Amino acid sequence: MAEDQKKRRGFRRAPADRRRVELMEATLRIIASRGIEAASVRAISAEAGVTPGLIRHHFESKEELIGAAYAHHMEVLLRACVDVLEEVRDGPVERLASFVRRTLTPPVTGSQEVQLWAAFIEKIGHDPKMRQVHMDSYREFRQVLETLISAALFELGEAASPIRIGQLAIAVNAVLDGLWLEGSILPEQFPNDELVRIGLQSVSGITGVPLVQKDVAKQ
Amino acid sequence: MAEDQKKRRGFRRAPADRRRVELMEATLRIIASRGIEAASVRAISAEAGVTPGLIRHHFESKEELIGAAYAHHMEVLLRACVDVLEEVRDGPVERLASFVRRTLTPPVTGSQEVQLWAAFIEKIGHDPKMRQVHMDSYREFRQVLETLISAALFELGEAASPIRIGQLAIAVNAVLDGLWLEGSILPEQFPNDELVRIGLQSVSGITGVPLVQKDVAKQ
DNA sequence: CTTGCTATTATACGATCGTATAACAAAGGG
DNA sequence: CCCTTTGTTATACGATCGTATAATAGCAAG
Repeated sequence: MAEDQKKRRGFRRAPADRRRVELMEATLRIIASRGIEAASVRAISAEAGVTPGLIRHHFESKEELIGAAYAHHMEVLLRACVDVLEEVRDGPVERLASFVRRTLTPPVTGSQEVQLWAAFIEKIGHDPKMRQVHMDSYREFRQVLETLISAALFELGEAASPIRIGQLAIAVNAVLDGLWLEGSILPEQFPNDELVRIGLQSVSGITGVPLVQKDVAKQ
Repeated sequence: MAEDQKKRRGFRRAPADRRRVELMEATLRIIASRGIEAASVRAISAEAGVTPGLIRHHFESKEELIGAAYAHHMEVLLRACVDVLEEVRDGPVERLASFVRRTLTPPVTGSQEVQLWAAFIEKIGHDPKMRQVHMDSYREFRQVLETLISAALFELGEAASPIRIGQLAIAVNAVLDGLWLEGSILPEQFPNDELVRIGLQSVSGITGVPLVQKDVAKQ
């Protein structure tokens, strides 16, 4: 008969940077799939395939892990965005249109993305670090939009002042945020690529950059 | 010397409806001011001036209380919105403009409002009841917008099809959502009534309804 | 092969969570 | 004035939370 030997779980050592990323991404998966309330240190560590204690070895607190995961997520999102822009060989107008399309179609849209986003937004009201992460990522997104809009207007011979470019970027960012949100939460309300069509049409209306054929846009 | 008599706390009885509303509003205050994580049954009951057990006498679970609070909040918000519209004696175009202004200024904007909103949105991904509340309130808001936009376009002699009205309402709702969000989270980025100006300008661009003087809008 | 470092596991602790249950008391009707 | 009803308090329980601490073991260096 087997003696009741306590077998200690085997493991592999990983460099700190790698393990930190694994833990952050496990955190994101848990929040996205089961909500922020389910994101306990035990659930996260189980998702990452490690034991709970390891979290506090790599992060000072659960709060710091959440904040780091937020920053990591936004970084990945922005990187994907910039990479997409560099792929497009077309002119500035088509680049702006591509950006709109990419923003309003999966995998950028999706209920899990919204759940992640909402969970983080809820914290920025009472967590200065989360607020700072939000401000940084928001500013970077806006700068990308300003570049796109400025280039598109310049190509059309309607170059605008930096102040106006900034206003347009805010407005476009807002409409994209809102459409992304509604399209992600209630996708069944937007058959096919209606979301994209409304987005292109709205951005056209705001900036004056023609992104859709007008006869099609009217109906 | 006084014997250590355990004095039972005095209280007043309230009709069930009244008490339920008190508990829901206490819940909203807690979530808005301290976040969803702080909204424990103990914190909520303390805020409402009662003991924790009472919550489970009026609600089957904390989850049900949260859902009821969400529905109550959206109901109050929509009611305030409709009341505002009924006050305005101006024409359809000015009514639409008033609606935009009201949406993008306090007390509709505000970090606490965002915190409430984000806390609820985060739940609709894994809570069918919260999802239903969202769908209902979203639909009602959209219908109000459709009415406003339709009337404004009709007055301008540019009456549009119901399908197009629906698309416009979605787009306007999206841009208002996005601007409301950003203006509420980072109010310092929008001095004075710049948020309102961008909103009016964007809604004009989307719907074609002139809500701003063009010379002012350009700079 | 041995040694040292530290990433990782194992275990435990106190706090707080949502919930269950029973005693108490406020309010209205006989 | 008593009695019934039920809104309300008081208390307790088990589960789970984030965190602290010590033991273990992977892995590179010597």
